[in-house]
Amino acid sequence: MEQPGEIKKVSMAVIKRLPKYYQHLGNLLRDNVERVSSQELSKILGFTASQIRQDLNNFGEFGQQGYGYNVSQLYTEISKILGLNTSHKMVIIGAGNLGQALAKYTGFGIYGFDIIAIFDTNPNLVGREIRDIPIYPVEDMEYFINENDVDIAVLTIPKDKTKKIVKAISKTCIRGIWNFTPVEIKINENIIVENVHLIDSLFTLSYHINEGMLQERLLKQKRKIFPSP
Amino acid sequence: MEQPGEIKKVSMAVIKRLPKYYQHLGNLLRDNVERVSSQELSKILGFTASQIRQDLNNFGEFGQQGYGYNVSQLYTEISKILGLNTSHKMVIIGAGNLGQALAKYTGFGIYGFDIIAIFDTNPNLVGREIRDIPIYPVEDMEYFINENDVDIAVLTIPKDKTKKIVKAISKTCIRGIWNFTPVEIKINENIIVENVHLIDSLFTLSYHINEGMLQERLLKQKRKIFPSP
DNA sequence: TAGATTGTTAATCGATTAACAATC
DNA sequence: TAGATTGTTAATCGATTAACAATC
Repeated sequence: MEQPGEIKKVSMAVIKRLPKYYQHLGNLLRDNVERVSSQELSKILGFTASQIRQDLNNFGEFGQQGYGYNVSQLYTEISKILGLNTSHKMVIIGAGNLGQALAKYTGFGIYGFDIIAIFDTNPNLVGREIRDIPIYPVEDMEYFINENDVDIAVLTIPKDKTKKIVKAISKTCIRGIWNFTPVEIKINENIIVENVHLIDSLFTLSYHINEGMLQERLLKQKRKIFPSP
Repeated sequence: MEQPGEIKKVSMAVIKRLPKYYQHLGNLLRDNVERVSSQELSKILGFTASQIRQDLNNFGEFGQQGYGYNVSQLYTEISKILGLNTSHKMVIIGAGNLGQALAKYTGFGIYGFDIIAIFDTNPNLVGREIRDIPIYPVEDMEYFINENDVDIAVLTIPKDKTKKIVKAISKTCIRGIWNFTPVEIKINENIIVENVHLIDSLFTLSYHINEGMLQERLLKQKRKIFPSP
């Protein structure tokens, strides 16, 4: 039996669904929809109504029997759960192709994620700006992060430089790392690591494309072992 | 009871672990390691030995009692399962920041994913090249895909253009879509969609950063309802 | 009030872990 | 042969779905 005042851990499966709830509620809000039931959400999101109610009840009782959920209120609650009610300072480490592309993208700012600096080792890049965001030498990184209370470091560096950078970052006040390198980062548990392993994603796609052919092959093997009469 | 010749569906959880197996086996191979046990794999990958054996047995019997797995052989098998034994033709739709960054990146080619064209509507970009990859007008997309037997379309377009592009792509011989737009793509089931929803990933990171504070707040609420004696 | 829909408990389903006979 | 380690069955754990009393 759960004790009052005890918090049960929310499963990763639930957490991964929260952004979907948030974004769809945002759409409904923009369409001036006032209320929504778990069943209506179910139809568009593709999760069962039961699951949606279970998910939300991990964080509180946001609905009302016979009415459903107030769109605006639920949207606000989920934004708080996701920490989107406060803004976050980000820095990009590595001003290569991907680092520059992320710096140029303005979509993160909409949700309060502000990129305030970029760091690189390349002297041809240091001193320049990307969309008003200055590129500083990587030696200044630790000092800058602590001085500016930076929340998130975006890692877009080559994999052989990752270990060294992670070591340096681990000594700062940084709260989270958004990791675009293929390296598995081991760091103290106070710093959250979120991985975007693009190559894994591409391999998964490749698996599914290949799946049909694979099953053919497995089937043939099995037929050899158990020939049909 | 499973019938011979019947294929049981492999769960998504297993599929998502395959790239990790593949990459670590690649490392072992490069280090000239000849054999590896499920227990040794377990230590580095962080999955249980039991799970690793279960996972691999979805696809065949690759090990040998008392010996373990032959690194080179298992690596080859998993590369076949992931479809990495054949090369794949890719096109990038949308030569914006992200599209260009992906085009410049040479890391996909190593695994046989070859970007052979980029498509865009911007007349300032059309006709140019990125790393020898030509940028064509988007009108030529369908013809090009069919003519060149393109396997994968990488979507790096603004969200309001996605629906139209997806409709056009769905008429081609394309096998998979690597979707970097925030749009949920509905398409016929023969075309596989793999999503890279960056903003979801960032929100998940934000959730975890915020988690500590969130729990404090929930705890206080509960204490009000069940005050300590 | 009657109808709708929640929050929550119980049942089911699926994935992970444990255990061990088979066998290299 | 003795020791090691697999493949696989059984047990456990956790997540999803179903059901329904509570209540707006």
